[in-house]
Amino acid sequence: MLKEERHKYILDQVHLHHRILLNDLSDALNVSIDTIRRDVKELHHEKKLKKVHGGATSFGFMTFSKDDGNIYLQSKKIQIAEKTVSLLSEGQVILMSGGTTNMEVAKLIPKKLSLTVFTPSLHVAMALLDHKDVEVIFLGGKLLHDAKFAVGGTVVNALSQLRVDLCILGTGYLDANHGLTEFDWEVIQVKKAMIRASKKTIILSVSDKLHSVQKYKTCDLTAVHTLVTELDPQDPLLDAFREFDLKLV
Amino acid sequence: MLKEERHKYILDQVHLHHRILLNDLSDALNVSIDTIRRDVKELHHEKKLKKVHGGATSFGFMTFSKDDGNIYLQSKKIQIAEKTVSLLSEGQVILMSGGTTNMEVAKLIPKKLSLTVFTPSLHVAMALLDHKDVEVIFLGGKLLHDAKFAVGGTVVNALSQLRVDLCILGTGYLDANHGLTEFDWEVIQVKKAMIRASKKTIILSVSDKLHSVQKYKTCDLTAVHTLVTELDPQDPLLDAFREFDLKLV
DNA sequence: GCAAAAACAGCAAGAACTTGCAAAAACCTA
DNA sequence: TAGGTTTTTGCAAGTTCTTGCTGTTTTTGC
Repeated sequence: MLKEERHKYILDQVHLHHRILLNDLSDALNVSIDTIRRDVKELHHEKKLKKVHGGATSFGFMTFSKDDGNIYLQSKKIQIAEKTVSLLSEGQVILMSGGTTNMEVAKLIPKKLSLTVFTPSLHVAMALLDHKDVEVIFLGGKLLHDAKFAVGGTVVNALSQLRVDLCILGTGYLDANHGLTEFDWEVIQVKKAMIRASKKTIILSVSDKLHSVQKYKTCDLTAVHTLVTELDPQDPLLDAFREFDLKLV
Repeated sequence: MLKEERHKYILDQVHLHHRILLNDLSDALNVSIDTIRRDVKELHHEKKLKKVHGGATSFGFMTFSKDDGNIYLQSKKIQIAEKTVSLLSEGQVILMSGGTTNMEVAKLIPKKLSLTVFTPSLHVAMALLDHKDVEVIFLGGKLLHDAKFAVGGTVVNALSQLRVDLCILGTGYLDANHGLTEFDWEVIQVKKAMIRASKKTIILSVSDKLHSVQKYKTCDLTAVHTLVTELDPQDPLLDAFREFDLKLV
């Protein structure tokens, strides 16, 4: 394995997990701990990550931003959010799930665009309330401590009485064969209900999450109308998704 | 777990709750109390927090309150919150309205106290979600942009199906003759429903808001069981309220 | 002033880090 | 392509850091 490849892998891992142990890297890359140490030291000097005793963390790890203050991933998410916002139009009634990408969308909605948004995500709701012209309706229910996301019967019930224009699903894992998957069963139920309640479904996914599969399935790709990533729609990484009847943005 | 991670967690907790017990940290992070002690001592030397006997506090909890950066008011609110928290007991099911005072209550709830809390306030919900032993149910509805508070039929409806132990109403204006008053009609409707849904009602009020009257009325003082202020219960400022059958704290 | 809780100091085991070195691989240059 | 140079990598020895435990001292609440 080339040094460059190792460096890329290390950075990816750090960006994805915000922290990483040198031992794990050594195992994963099959090189001695010393080599990893040298790699990380180098990346530290290049200011690409921060070396700490026993491992490394991404910059911004120490910030108090609730989301992941990860510049790398963050910029991808902002790109996605910008594309997504351009798909919205005046007066629409939409549904938004949670996740940091969706939060970026919420932040980037133009101040003068009037919308009605239903969401079960505390973070998204909070971000939306900055927009005076957006009416925000929170779908109440039992809140998950980590995701700050409402789940359960009341949410699904409320959703069953809606019929909105658009549904924007953030986070989640995407794969051409297995569709959209998640690791939390309760979240799945809500997302399913969201899809049912909408005429169109838009999926947001940073490329890191493409081609990965989790335990539970939300839906097949046939239920999705648009896939937004930070990649160019022509990018070969997206080839696997072209066989489906969905718009790549 | 990396030392760096512990430090981040500790700082997050301190900033969120103003104060934190070393024991709670030790439990939460699964390391010995000595390690926590060393961590906190280190952060203290870095001036990131202030170490006190038994725990740590944030340097300027005042700087963190976006709303009223008023140190005096803030510390009054924290006093009220401390008194209020002491009124809670294990396993209770309670309702909490919004407001900054109620948010302080949410932050100060002991880590190991298990409760079920219903609230229509985004801020309170957010603060509560930091307590793993508190089940948080958000009362969904249309959100008010400024108050970040859910109002409307769905909230009132959901409340009409509840019968809980306790209801903690923050903010609002209080006067012996006119009772509890507010300036927002929609909020009134929700608060009324909250009072109806509870066996007991606790009102929190900083002394500044005593003896002032607003446009709409939430309830008479006869509906209130406990009034918590930052004042000593004997304080003459509270004399006007003694004729009612309520507990002064 | 007493008992309990918290803080402190010192110790020891283990983990992580540093340094120097030598073998192997990659990279010139003639 | 051969020979020399540079870079990369793994190993080993010694050092420092981290952490939990001990017993002792200080603080706190009653």
